[in-house]
Amino acid sequence: MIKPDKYLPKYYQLKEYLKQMIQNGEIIPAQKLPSESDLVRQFKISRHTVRHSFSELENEGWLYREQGKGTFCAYRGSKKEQKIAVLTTYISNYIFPSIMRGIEETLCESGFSFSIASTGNNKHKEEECMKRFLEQDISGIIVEPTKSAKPNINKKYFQELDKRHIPYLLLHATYPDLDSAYVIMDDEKGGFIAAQYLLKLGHKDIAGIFLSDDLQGIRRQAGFLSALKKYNVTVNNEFLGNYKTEQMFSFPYNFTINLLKKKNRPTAIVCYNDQIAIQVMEAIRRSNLKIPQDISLVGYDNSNLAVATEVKLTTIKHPKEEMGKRVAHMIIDMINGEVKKPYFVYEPELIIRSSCKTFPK
Amino acid sequence: MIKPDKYLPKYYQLKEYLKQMIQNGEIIPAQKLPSESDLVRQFKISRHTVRHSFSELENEGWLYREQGKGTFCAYRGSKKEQKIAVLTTYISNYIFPSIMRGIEETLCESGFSFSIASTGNNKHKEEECMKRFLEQDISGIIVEPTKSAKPNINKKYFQELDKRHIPYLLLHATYPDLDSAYVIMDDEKGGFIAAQYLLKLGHKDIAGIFLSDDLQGIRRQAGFLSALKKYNVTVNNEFLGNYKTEQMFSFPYNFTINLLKKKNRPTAIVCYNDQIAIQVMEAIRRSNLKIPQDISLVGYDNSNLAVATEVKLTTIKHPKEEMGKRVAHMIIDMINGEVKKPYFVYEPELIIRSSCKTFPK
DNA sequence: TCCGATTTGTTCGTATGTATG
DNA sequence: GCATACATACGAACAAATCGG
Repeated sequence: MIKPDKYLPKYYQLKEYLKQMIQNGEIIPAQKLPSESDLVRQFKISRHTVRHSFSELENEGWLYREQGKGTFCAYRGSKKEQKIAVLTTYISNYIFPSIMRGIEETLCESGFSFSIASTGNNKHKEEECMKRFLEQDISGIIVEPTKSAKPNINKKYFQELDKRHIPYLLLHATYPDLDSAYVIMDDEKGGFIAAQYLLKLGHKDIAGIFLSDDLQGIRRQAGFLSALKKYNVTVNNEFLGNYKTEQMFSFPYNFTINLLKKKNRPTAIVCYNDQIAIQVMEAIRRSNLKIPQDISLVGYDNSNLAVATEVKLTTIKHPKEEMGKRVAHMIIDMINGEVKKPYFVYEPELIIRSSCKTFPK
Repeated sequence: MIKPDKYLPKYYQLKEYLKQMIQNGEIIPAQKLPSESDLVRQFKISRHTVRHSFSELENEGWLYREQGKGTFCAYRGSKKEQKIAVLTTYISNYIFPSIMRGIEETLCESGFSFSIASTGNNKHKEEECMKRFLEQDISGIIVEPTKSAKPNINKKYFQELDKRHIPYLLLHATYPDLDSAYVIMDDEKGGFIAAQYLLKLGHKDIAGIFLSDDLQGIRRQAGFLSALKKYNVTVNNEFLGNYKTEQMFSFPYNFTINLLKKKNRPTAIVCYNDQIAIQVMEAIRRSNLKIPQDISLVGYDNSNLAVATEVKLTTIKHPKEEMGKRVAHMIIDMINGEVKKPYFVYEPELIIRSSCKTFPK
């Protein structure tokens, strides 16, 4: 489709000329273009050549023609109906809707349409979805990697996207072996400041519950551990809970119940996210303990769950909607060729509510 | 674009002829079509006319041309890539994700792609979205009406859909002046059984907080009132709170705070949904009252919020994911012409948890 | 590697039909 | 009815890519 520099057909030159006029706003939507015979005279070319240009421009959505009236500039410029795909891990009622709201708002404003697919945290479904999107005529794709801590079996599809010059952007996690645009949080720092806050409150017996099959979990745990190390607190391995996505709704509760049965139970718990914290909270209630008097609790993501409960949860801020808007803007800029492989890292921030208390020595 | 019966241009006849061949499988993907000069001889038309046909067929994706080699049948035949649009009111982290999950799963399985847009509870944005979807080449549309209790200013777009034979299906609410396919809950019955449950527990001073600008709110309130009437309980107008969507995050809390200051405060409250119930719960906590000892509380929708709190909420079941799957299956059946205007009404069901208590006389 | 036959791509000229104002 | 603008249709020529000999 890319024309060589050496020789440019006349119809192609005219086409590009008119396209430029529209892009520069010299011809505005609904404005009448010069008639075919005008252009014949102006450029000293045949009417057929003009019609060839018009025909291609009409197909690409730049203009429309009305018999007897004339040829007019179309309304939507060139993005006749550009579609952006969003491939997420799971359509949850957790932070997903906020991010999607940001994406929807931004893309909608800019006149893009977008399709959503989810992998259900299954790498093979991720593959299927990538295949499907590649078959469709998409202009860009936003991907939240599924089980990002595991090997990236779908690398070839990203390479195929590169080959076709379809921009893609990773959300929440990156693949180490893939040079891509991305928007993530500094999850290691997030885990660090969550633990640091508790350490500064005087806690020493701090438990942590983290997801093990995505990079966010790995990084949050790494930050958690490095904070303990910095404050010279030895890590009790029994206080560290790792679970896989599939155990999301069973492990946190059960692990906490067992944790609280121990003689030397922890005085504080850091959770992978608020969803986990809610389950831990329930386990604490069932163990007849109080937050924050008996146990301090820190969540992550500042979801709506954090303030729905009786004790408001201290947690790490997640930009959610802002992040959705950002990724949408970034993918649009990439489509427009304004940037190549942009990235952005959000700095985590602690939101202090009432689920933590100083630990009396 | 629809050509009249009387006169058909030659290029158009040839185009339709070739399209038929491909649709009937007489020409299979990658197979070479007769050359331009072959067709010139065969149909005794000019080469230019043949090229016009080829050009349109190429644009519509039926064939592709390779200079020096020939013209070939394209790979995807007529299957194109059917897209279904979903127009929702708001991408919330309430029940929306569950419904969307059901829709996504079903449509994905059936090989459809789908686009989401939301109106932000604004009728004019609903109009814009409908316009945009009409410009696109969608195969069907699922609409959750925005402010369904208000007049349907966008009726013309639904009529346009009818005219184009694009099936559409309404979710959660219907328009009285529009004969359409729909999937709703029997919200009046839902409101009724919520109130009835409290009446049977012995409560007489029952407050109700309902949304006033969508049909679900109107119907739930109607059911609520008819239960009171049936049990010969006079309605205290001060106990009835009506709010608009815009007041969603302020009214329920403030109304409850004022309600509980009264000397003759209610002993039970029915809420439009769980989201409202959570705010009411917070107001009850702040008023130093206990659920269910001092106040009984009933929600609606059985969302994840209902079990996140310390006191688990008694609420009305909402099929959510099941409903999503159902609407997706229904729109697919409509697209395939298997049904015309199907509908389904879910029966509400009470889920009893621990937010209500018998009222001691 | 070049040639010639075939096939599509570009460009000209001309004429007539049909819708709009 | 007339001028204008786009739509259809014919003929002709040469360029550029492909392929077999």
